Amino acid sequence: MPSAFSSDDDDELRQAEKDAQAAFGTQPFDFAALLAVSNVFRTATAVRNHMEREVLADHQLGWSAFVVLYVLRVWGAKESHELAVEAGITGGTLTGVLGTLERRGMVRRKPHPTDGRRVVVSPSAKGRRTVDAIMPVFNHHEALVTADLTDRDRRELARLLRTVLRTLDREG
Amino acid sequence: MPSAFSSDDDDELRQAEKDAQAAFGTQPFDFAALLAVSNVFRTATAVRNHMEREVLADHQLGWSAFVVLYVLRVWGAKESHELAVEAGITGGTLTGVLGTLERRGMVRRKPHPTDGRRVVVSPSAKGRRTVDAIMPVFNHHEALVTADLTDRDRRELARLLRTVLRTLDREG
DNA sequence: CGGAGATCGTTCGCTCCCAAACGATATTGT
DNA sequence: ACAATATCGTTTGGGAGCGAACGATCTCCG
Repeated sequence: MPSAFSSDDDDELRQAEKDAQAAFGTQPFDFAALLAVSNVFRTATAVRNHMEREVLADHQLGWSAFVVLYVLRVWGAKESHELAVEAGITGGTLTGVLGTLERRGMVRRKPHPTDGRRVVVSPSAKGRRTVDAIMPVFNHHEALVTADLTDRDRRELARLLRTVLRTLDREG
Repeated sequence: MPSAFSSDDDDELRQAEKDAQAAFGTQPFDFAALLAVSNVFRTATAVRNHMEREVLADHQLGWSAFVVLYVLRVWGAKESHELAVEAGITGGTLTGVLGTLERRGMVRRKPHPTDGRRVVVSPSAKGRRTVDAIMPVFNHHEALVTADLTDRDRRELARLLRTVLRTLDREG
């Protein structure tokens, strides 16, 4: 979404609204919804880039690789399907991410004991060590990027987003 | 981020907190910040996928391609550098996106009249028509995914996110 | 005027991401 | 028992996405 939709400047925001209105022609439109959705995006992108640069780059890990590794660190071992759901990515994507993590020696793939189709993924000692080293720094930066919010704001933000997530879950 | 961090179930949420705490060992950590950041991500991903499937797929456009096209629809023409900033992507990414849009005949690249390094990008008639066709549907879906929020909630959500964005802008 | 350095878009190598097609393995119904 | 069916991980093809390196161009200053 255009950066103008996230502007702090009220005039710029009003101009963006006028522009959006123009694109719609005569039809009415929901500017509050546009702003909310637009800001969710810009924030997600900005936070992700911040984390990848400031925290994950030292360990040569991308965002998804870290999330997958974190899940394995907590659960010990998981089958591919669950792992993908937990990490919020599709199976096809997971295959690629696991390839990256396996190449770095942070993860192992083993065949399922009874079901020949399935694969069980486990973290290596190096994988666990890496997560343990990253987590404190990661959370520190999470606190940093939300530093201008009160604790109440943070919980309110999480709540509002959870509401949207629930809606999407229901609607598809 | 693990899906457990976005759970509606209080027990599951508490378990996720315990797990996170375990990964930290003895150090204290900011769970509210973790939840806020985590939910920003999952929401952004979910909304983006929803929009790309339900709205943009009909026009063979990805998210960024649409944003770039929208900016051009509003501004008429723009130089690459500004276009990248406005769309929230890097120059390298923009080159690829413009390639896609040019192949689809929605955009034109022209050399800058006085500066041989720069490029001016304009939307084609087809590009403008495409944006005009998409926008109403797009906004309708923005309203849909935020349907369980009150209008006040939507503005509050936008405000909280703007605060985080401002912090990131300042801190890098 | 002319070289040093800045600035522009592109290219490159990598990670990520999805939908759809695919092959191998399980399960189910008859 | 065994053919239809379902389910699993992978592959494929396409589009992002970033940082860094690159060539072309412009600007600044001596």
